[in-house]
Amino acid sequence: MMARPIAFNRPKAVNRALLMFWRKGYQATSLADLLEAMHISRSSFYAAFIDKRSFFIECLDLWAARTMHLLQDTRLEVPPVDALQNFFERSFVGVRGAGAKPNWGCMLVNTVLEMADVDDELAARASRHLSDMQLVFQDCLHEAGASPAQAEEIAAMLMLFNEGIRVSSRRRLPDAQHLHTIDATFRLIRSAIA
Amino acid sequence: MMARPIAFNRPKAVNRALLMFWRKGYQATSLADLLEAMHISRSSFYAAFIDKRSFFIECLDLWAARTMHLLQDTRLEVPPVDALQNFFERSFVGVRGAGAKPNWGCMLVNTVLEMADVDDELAARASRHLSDMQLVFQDCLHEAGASPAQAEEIAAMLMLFNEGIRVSSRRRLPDAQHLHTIDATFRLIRSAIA
DNA sequence: GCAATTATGGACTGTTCGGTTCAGAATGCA
DNA sequence: TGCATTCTGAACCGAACAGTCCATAATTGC
Repeated sequence: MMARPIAFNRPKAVNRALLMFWRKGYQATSLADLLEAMHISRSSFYAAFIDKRSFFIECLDLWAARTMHLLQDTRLEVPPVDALQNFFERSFVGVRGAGAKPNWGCMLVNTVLEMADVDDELAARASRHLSDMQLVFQDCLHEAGASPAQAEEIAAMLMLFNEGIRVSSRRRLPDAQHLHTIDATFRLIRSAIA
Repeated sequence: MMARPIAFNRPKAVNRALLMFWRKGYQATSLADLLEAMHISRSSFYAAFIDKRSFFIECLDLWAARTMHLLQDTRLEVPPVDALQNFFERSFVGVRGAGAKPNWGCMLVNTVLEMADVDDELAARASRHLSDMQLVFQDCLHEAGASPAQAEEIAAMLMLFNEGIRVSSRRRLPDAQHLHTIDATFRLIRSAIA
């Protein structure tokens, strides 16, 4: 019984789909796009997942979890504020291999904007992930010596900064500008805490 | 000759379509949605406009022009930095009549994010409008007494702030937060210039 | 090797999309 | 009133969409 327990590499296929959703958004990604990227057939897709929408949710949640882990892992190695700064800079310095890194912004920000007034549940879910992320920001700042009130205020500001820079990063402006802005912002934050 | 010179109120119809595009974006707005909002028929639409895409461009440009005028007009009445602050606050305080004001963010930001890696021309066009807007920011700051270099730097920061707050404003968070952030930001800007 | 089981490719469905067409209604002018 | 002009509603088109179905191929337990 149970001839082929699983027919394709699920995590790998999901990851490839995630990249497509991240880059093009929910609506502009067709089933055909997904299947081609995942290297599976239509029937395999519907056997493994419910439908396009809930599959998108799976990808969105995975993206959020990964991003959160990325930040939390860095925290174990460097001081908390460095971890935060690193978190932003990583998107602009070529971290992944040699080729140009993708400038697809933040999938949560992308989804909030694409789905606001279109699909409330998806927009709210992405927004909730952003709030979770903001709490991690807050925790980092508190650990760095900020008072609870101060940590909360700076975390809110940092989330606004996140939302802004992820939009800006999709405008194909020179990366140097962004790196400069990140540097200036964190110099301000450090001086506020110290 | 020329029986009915124009069959519907063009500016009014365009405006209604603009609101729909602003709220739902390009892809999520169908022709049927547009026609219903504009109160015209399919054939009238295609007689008056080329197609959905170029009509969207018309709406996008109109939105940009209007927004720019809004800022420039305010500038004639109040000091330049007040005009800037007013420009951001206006989106959150109920300026239009009694009903709740729409929280649809900035159509340019929405379009940049929706169309990045989907339709380069539309994304680039929206991005260019944002750059134009940034130049107006810069001009305001210069007029307020900032040095050219300082005006440029603060204008860049203010555009990032714009991109951030327009995203944030679509997350249905309490407006008070945003108003507080705007206030804090402009207190910082004023103290930097003074 | 054989039977039982299950993933797969490809054909198919119904719907929605943007866009076209055209007969007829509405209008201006003489 | 009647002709010329122009706009409109509704039917229509092909393409693309998400999702279903099934005969077949592949694999496993025995």
